[in-house]
Amino acid sequence: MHSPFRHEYNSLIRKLESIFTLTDDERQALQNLPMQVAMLKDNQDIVREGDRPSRSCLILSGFACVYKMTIHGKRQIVSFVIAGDIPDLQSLHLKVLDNSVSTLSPCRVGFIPHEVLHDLCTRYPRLAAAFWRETLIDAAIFREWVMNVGQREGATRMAHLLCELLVRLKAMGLVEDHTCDLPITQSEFADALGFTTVHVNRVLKEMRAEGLIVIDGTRLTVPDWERLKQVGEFDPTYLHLENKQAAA
Amino acid sequence: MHSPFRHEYNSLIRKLESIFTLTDDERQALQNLPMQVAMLKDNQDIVREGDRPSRSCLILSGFACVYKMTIHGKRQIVSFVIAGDIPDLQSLHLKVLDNSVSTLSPCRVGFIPHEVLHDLCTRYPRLAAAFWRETLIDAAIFREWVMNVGQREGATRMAHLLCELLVRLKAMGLVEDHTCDLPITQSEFADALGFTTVHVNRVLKEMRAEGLIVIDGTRLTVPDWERLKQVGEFDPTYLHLENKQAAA
DNA sequence: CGAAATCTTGAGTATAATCAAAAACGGTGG
DNA sequence: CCACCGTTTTTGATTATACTCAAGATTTCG
Repeated sequence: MHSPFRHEYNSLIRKLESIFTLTDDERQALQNLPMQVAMLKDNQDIVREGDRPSRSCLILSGFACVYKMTIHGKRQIVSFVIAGDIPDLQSLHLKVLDNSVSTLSPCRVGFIPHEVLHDLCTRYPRLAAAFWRETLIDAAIFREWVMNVGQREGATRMAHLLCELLVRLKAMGLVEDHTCDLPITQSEFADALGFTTVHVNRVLKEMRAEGLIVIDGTRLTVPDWERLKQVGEFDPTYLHLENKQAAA
Repeated sequence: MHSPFRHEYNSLIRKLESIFTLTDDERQALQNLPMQVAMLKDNQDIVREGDRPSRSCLILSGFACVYKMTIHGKRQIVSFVIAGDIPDLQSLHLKVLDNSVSTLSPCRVGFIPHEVLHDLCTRYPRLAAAFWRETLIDAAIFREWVMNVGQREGATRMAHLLCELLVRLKAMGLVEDHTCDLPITQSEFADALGFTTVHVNRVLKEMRAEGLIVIDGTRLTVPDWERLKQVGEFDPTYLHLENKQAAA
């Protein structure tokens, strides 16, 4: 009697297992969590600032982002979301959302009721700790973004962001041959970096000219990982990947 | 048979009680946590990036900050820390620290062993949830800082930061008569805002000229709270204070 | 009182923003 | 398959916010 969503949890389980080995019991409990799966188009809000959600969303595939808006309508993307992420897990303990989540590409999304998650956390304390840990890593990423936006400029800022994305995608098995799919527009990069679209375009042009990156449609190739890391002053410690290969 | 640190926990308890009412049992469990209390001078690192701490630090009094350094020695302060905060609570689940914590003024600090905290969380699930929640609010503050540094400029950026500090201090009872003690130098504001010291000085000069703030040594007075909020485009939702008075 | 830290001010510069418009791309429908 | 539309990318010219460098004033504290 298996849950129909059994295999949908693969990416989440892959993420959690980078920390510790799940027991069969814990893995099964996860795989049997009921969720409502939806297929969303690109540029769709999944949740909005001010919402009081009663469920959290697990990204099963595709790219999304967490963002906030100023009262003047300027958007700041505060993190990118990939498969296996639960971008609004914090709503489990914070009633009102202080940010929105939107798809960047078509996304497969699973909605898990809070009561189901609470129940899981009560029964499996190690899973509760694992979820807590995931939110702590999110916080570590936000800290690094404050640093990136506050202290780094031009190509360094851009390169750092690309390094983070590559390492996270690699950890999820989404990088092959120094190449990954990155359906993020220059305007979205701009909103993430605190630049204008024009400036992002010029920075990327310079990086391509120097052979740091190769862009073909939504495919990004990094010919020389070490050099990109150096330009981006990138140290993956803050991503807290126990599996050191992924970070290298 | 009371713990000698009983009253030291007042600020932490005050913070936690903004969420839900603690039972006598829970309050007592907190008050009996053993900790090692130390008095630190200003500008002392409490923990450093790369540390693998076996305890967390509770700020009992004074001001501190969480910061990160670029490889070129530029410092980004990613949050200010006041009484009742546990700035490295994340080390409970993340082995390696990805940031440092330093005092800004003389501070009274309590160190609580991780095993003690783990034990408390196991025995009192509601306290575990409360601690998790605290780390989620920290994350919300980081998100807002990304927004502040990425999208706001000049006086708006500065005003937003001051608004946050005032609301948090007020919630802890540290604001009287529109005035609080704020032992933060212009150079430290600069590191928090991604400005230079020179620029902070000019922005503050402008804000004083407009009567937005009054500075007398380390005392900050805000004659017109509504106007400062407006200039800073400040909405306290992200601080997740249930006690709405504190936010107003 | 004197040294160190912090704050203040001025002059010149640079990174990135703004404004504007053209070129390239991607998807859709005839 | 191609024409057409909206979106995204690209480029140019000008401007502004904030940085750099430098030095003087003020405050703090031993």
